Amino acid sequence: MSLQVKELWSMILDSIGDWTRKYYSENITPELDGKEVTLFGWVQEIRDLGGIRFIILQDREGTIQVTIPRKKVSPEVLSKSEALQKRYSIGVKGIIKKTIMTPRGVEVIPNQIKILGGATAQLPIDITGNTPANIDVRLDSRALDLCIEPNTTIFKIQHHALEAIRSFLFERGFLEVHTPRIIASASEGGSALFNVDYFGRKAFLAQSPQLYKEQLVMSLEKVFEVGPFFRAEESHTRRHLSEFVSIDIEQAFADAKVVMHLLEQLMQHTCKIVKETCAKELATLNHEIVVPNLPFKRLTYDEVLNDLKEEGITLPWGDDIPTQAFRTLGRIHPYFYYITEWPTESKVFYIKPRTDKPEICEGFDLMWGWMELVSGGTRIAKKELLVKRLRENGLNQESFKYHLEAFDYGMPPHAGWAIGLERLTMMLTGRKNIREVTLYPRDRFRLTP
RNA sequence: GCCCUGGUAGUAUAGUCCGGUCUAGUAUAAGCGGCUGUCGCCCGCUCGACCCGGGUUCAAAUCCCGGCCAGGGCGCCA
Repeated sequence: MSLQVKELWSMILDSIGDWTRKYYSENITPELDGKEVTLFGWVQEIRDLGGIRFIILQDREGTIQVTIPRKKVSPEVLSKSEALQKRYSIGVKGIIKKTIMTPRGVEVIPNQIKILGGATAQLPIDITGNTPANIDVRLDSRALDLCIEPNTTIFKIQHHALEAIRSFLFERGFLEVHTPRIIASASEGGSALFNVDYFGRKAFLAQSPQLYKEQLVMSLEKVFEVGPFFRAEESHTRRHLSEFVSIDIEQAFADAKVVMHLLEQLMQHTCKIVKETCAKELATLNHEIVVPNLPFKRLTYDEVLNDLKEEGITLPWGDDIPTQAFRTLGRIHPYFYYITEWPTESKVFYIKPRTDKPEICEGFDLMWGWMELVSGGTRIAKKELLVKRLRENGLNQESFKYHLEAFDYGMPPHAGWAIGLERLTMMLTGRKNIREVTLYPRDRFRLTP
């Protein structure tokens, strides 16, 4: 087939007409032998042996072989099949045929082929997976990159994890809420904010729903939110993004112990559900999920310092733990573990100091090896204490005016946590770069696509 | 922001240490031709690259300087 004719085909596209799809590729089984089926998808591969041509049709759920024996199909089917190229979007109506010639035991012999979308011949990345592209090249052509099976698989797993998390929280009486992404005050904490021009006023992108979810426990009692947040940090690591998705909960009449128990149950549940529902996807990624036993190991901050000391890393009491030390810690404790009893000064202002020992707080981190997956704690519910902690952290009380006011109207004791969804996905898929588990990652250097 | 490493066809790499048959190798993709059971199809032919700028030198993909970009690490990170 000449180049000109191929170009013509890619310009004159068929209409979808009244074709509808009942079966995805993976639903085509040998038991359906003899049935007519309508398939939609993309040309993943063409193997032309001369007298017989094999088209691998890919859709969201997998692939199916469309077989075109030259002498047994209509001239229309033959010429359409000759015009096909990789990534063309097509419709195929044909007869399902049981066969011993394919690994799946089934193939489709087309009666009609529709070309529904064209594609350039030389694709920017190799979609067969023979020559894998580097992450930077992949992200530049992300729409195409996501057509490669293992890459999509990550987001199927993420979807099922999120579904498991939502239903777990719904069952326990949590209400899903939505708090503002555009906020007025820059003074919530330490990390840097993105500026927004809000009708001429200075505004910022939210870095957390923290203050809002705390206010909501006064009315809705148990809330959660799943949504993106923004941090203008200079971080350039495999586990940081400028825009990330946080799964936040906050619960009234609860303390750290209660929400830690909830969290470990949620983690176990999520691992279990994903392991069960995504067996195929996990096999594609060559990754195994170990469903954790409960309760999770609980290490105090002091125990962590001791562990590190035995490894030759001595840290002064009161400091946060540097990355290098976390990596060492991750080697000693490779799975889930909590770090509790942090020094109050190492945690953010709204974490409640212990009544008996104010230098230690009721904050906790859930670790996965060396990576911080979740952080949370009991919150300060008493206004005077919160004001004191704000002052100690050098924060401007005036910019917390509205938040502090809420504490005059019956703030209950409460606690909560926040999971980094992308980090959770890294854990569930065994990927080592957060950008791989983000559809369109935003980091210090990448703003497109 | 700092440190390290790197930038060679559409993609992935070899070559760079120690400048010279490098007229830049290989795989894959793409183009053309052939093939009736492929499934990383196969066979033949073809196309296609040294990040940008400056310098050293008889000679630069290779050495030096500057820039841009990327990867990794650190710091930062409620």
